[in-house]
Amino acid sequence: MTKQRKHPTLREVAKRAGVGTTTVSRVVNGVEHVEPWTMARVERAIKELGYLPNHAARVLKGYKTRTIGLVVPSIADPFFSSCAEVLQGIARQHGFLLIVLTTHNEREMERDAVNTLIQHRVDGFVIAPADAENDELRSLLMRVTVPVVALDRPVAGAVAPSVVADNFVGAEHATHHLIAHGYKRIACLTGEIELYTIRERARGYQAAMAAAGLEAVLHTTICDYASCEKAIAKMLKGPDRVEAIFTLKNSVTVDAFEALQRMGVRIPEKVALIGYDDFQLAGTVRPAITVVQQPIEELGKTAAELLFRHLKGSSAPVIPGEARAKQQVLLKTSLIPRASCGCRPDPS
Amino acid sequence: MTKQRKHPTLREVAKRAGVGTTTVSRVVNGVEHVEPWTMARVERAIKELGYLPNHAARVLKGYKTRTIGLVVPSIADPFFSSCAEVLQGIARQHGFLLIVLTTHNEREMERDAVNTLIQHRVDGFVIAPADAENDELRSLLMRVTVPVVALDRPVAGAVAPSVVADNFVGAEHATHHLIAHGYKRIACLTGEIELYTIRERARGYQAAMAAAGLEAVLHTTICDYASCEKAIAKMLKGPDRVEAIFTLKNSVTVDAFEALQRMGVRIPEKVALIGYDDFQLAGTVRPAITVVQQPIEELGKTAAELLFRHLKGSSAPVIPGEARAKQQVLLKTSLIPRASCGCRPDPS
DNA sequence: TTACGCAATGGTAACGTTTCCTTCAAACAG
DNA sequence: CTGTTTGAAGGAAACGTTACCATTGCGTAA
Repeated sequence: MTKQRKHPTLREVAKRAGVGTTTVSRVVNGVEHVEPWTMARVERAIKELGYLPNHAARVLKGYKTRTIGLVVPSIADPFFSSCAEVLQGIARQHGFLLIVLTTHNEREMERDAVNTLIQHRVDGFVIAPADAENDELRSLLMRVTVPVVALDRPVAGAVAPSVVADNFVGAEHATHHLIAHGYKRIACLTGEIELYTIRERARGYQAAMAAAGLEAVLHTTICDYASCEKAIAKMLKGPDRVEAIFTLKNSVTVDAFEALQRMGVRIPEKVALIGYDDFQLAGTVRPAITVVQQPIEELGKTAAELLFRHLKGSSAPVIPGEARAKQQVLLKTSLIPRASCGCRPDPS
Repeated sequence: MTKQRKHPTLREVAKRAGVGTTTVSRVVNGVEHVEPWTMARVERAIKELGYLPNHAARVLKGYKTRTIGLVVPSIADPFFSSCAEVLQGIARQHGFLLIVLTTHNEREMERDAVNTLIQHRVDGFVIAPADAENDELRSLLMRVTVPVVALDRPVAGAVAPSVVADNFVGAEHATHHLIAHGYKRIACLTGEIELYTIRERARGYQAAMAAAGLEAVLHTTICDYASCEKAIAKMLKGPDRVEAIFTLKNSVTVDAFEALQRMGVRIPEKVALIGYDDFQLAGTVRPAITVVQQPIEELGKTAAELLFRHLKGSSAPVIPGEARAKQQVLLKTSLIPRASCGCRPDPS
């Protein structure tokens, strides 16, 4: 049975190479003022012992942790997992690690997550706040001395720069599209209305309807298939029969599509459908579903770049809170017209 | 403009509370032998200064990092992001953080990832190795002194316990299912054949075909839509016209489905289709696609539990390499019969 | 009363790095 | 030949925490 080996230390390397600790440190960190010959000996010792610098000790000495955090509602969500992928990639290019924490949109978990990141002395982090109006989070973020970037949802009070898609205009655009098709009675199925993104989209829908002099029909409590089906069934009855449906969220779009299909309601002949947020099979399904596409990759990339710009730029002490750059990036969405809105027949 | 604050230290808390550092440490760590009155004072000082223990210093003192790693090909992949979600959740319950690293199935990135984790002194990690036969990885893992669990793909030589779905039996089962429907000429579209999972599935398919005395038709290079469509078009021509297709991977299934649809080939009347791995709209699409479902959540959960069992159990020094428990967990897959295999008409 | 045990608390040496500062030798100008 | 500069290398302090040990005070048994 092999003996339990402790991790070799810098001092052990030094002893083995017959040099001082300083020299080893210099070799490890690629600092000059060391003879090629000495260097070779040290490097050999490092190899032989399988030495890897102790990260904790370095950090303690004032090193950066070279670690960033990501705080999101869920990492299983394709939207956020794509962001995470991008972020992780860019972080790695910079030699940084990524710590992922999920909140399930709960304030308490969010607070814990941020505190944990602070405690671990991450050099910065990206957060998709559960709620923009969360005072506790805001004051917590004010005290944070490392760069923070808000992703997908801003933090009120511009306490951190944010990278957000233009949900309002995206929804407005989609609604316009339906109106342009001649539909008058256009309903909107929201999902969790307490979320910033959904609220913005709902506002966009309402604005577009109002601008066209049409009455907005907002169903705000749709989150599971059963209630979705029920709501749709109700919409399709009576004299105020809905002609088009705009769903504000991926899962609701899918539920609505499935419900319509099960009820044997033809799309778009009987009801048109547009969804917010694209998904894997939206274009494969029959009829293909028209959606508002979000620039997911770009969101992640921009957030990462913003974070690292602050990270690199601010070797000078970072100013916490208000004084931090209040950059607000708003990214454009695009409408992908497919068949479900009545735009054109399926290509077959 | 607010002054740049350093993080308050334990010593500062001690001074403020008028006690020794030891006492503060005891309060922070909830150790007994401290008067309620003293405790209150210390706690107040902690609150006032917003003190959070310095993680690096603790780790340096021999504390566990309470951090685990996850090394996967991609975090954007729904399969792995689901695993990550589960793992993160369980880790958090135990008070652990999760560091995510992606490899894109490249050996070099994989090695770097593992080294980085060692350097950061994670308490253990979960890895989905790019290649089971990677000697370098194996010897690297042999030297690791913390618990490691292989996920989705084993490491040859049982150098770490593994949690894997039974790809062979899953594919065999699906192939049997097609054979039971009376199809004779059943083709298989693989995806990246160099991956363990795909290879196992291909083997399962071949075994089932051989057992039935049928000739296996394996197409191994299908990874993008164009080549998929081309391959399928070819299969459907001539006297050896294929009657059923078995796709070994999510994206290939989708590509095949789309190709078939575009070509106007009716499923399952003209060609039946079964895919490996379930996906969001597999049951919504018409016809609904029969698939082999993997126990994704359970994979993640089992891996996490295994890891934490080792983590908790081994306050005694961990034995590296061979001597480590060679647990191999094989999880059952299940066939979800839907319409595309010809099982039954769409419910409408 | 004396001594002893026990609870409460504090002093201080590590943990493994980095970095300032020192030492030493050799090279070089005057 | 001496004084000064330069490059290579090492000694030791400090980063913030924990844990071992020492110290104090107090109740209680002998």
